[in-house]
Amino acid sequence: MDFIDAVLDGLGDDFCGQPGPPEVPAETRYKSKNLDAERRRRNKLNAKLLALRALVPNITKMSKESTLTDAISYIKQLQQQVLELQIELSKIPDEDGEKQGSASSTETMAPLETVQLQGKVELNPIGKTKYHLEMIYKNITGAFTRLLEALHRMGAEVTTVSSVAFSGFSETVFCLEVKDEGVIHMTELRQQLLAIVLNLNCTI
Amino acid sequence: MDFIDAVLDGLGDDFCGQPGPPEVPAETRYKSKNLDAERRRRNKLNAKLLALRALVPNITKMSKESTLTDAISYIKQLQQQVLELQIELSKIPDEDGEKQGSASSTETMAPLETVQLQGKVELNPIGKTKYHLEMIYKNITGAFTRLLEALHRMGAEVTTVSSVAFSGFSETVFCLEVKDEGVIHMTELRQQLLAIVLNLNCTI
DNA sequence: TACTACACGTGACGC
DNA sequence: TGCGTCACGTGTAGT
Repeated sequence: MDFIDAVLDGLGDDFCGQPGPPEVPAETRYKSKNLDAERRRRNKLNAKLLALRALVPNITKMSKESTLTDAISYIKQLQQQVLELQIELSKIPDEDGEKQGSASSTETMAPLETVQLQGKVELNPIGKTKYHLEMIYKNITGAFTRLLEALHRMGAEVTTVSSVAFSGFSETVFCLEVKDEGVIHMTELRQQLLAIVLNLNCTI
Repeated sequence: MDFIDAVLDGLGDDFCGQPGPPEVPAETRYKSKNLDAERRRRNKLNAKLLALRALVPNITKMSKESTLTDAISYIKQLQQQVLELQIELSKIPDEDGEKQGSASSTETMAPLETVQLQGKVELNPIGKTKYHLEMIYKNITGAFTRLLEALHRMGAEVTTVSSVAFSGFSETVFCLEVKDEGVIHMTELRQQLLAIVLNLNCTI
């Protein structure tokens, strides 16, 4: 229990009215020089963990373990998504030459900016595995298809759909059904749909 | 400093021989009950951290901090990549459709035992440039998407759509609008739709 | 020798 | 009450 001893020592210093820094009498008492180093290490680690959690859209619990768990599943999901997108993209005979490493990854970085527009995505649960999805988006060819693909990709089955187009826009209402606990992916799904809806106008 | 107080209290208990509530018989030295729990927690956490590192392709250092750092940057990269791919994919009006097997990836497509099945395609004009299209088809993932692609390919604009799924089938009603004299293409459109509806289980 | 990164046991807090 | 989670200070290997 030297731990308690250390505390007692520290308290003893304080208690004796000697506020001076460490007030090292005799042999510097540096029980551990490591102390603040370890503190910094912990802080950095926790900060990183926090940053990680900030990146993951669907966090279930505010806990270190769940943070890691969610991050893991999120990465898996992203990886698969990238793969599917690349496959989808490779199916299409590439039009204008373009570069085309197709080697994947390595940042091809599209210009993309000035995304600014009206669009709406509302996703509400209406049952254990059922969801009500309403969207309003600019009416562009292929938009609806991409939305359907996103839904399918996320494992959401479309039971009914009702859509109406008016003056360049479309309002679509889906009734979705998911297999198992779909709640976790729902925020992610919503994000993807929103990305599609919002990016509709700045592309093409 | 309730912390120190607590320590002092604890020490006081030990020192004064005042066992208090726990009342540990003589010795036994209550070695902290949650020792095992803490161990398990650490193990789980480390396991998760390890799993995370396994997912990230380029790990710089074998350290917890770098693991988190790399994971963070990796997630960012994946997110951006997904966004770019989606944009890239949305740029292409996807004009394929005809034959051309083209490599086209390994299509997860299940074998799908040859099921001869019922399908229905009714296409009737309800105006100069408007059509009413009703279809019944086996409910297979991607079917709806292919139908939409066919419609778009043939220059038919979907104004409204209503669909309902029931016991493995879907009934979908479209209201279509075509630019100019679409009558010519309508029979062809109907043929394509029928092909899709009938071939849902044996093509691709 | 000093610095870094880690695992450990422990008290405290929340359910 | 116990159980899970956390932060803390410390010991200790690897460089």
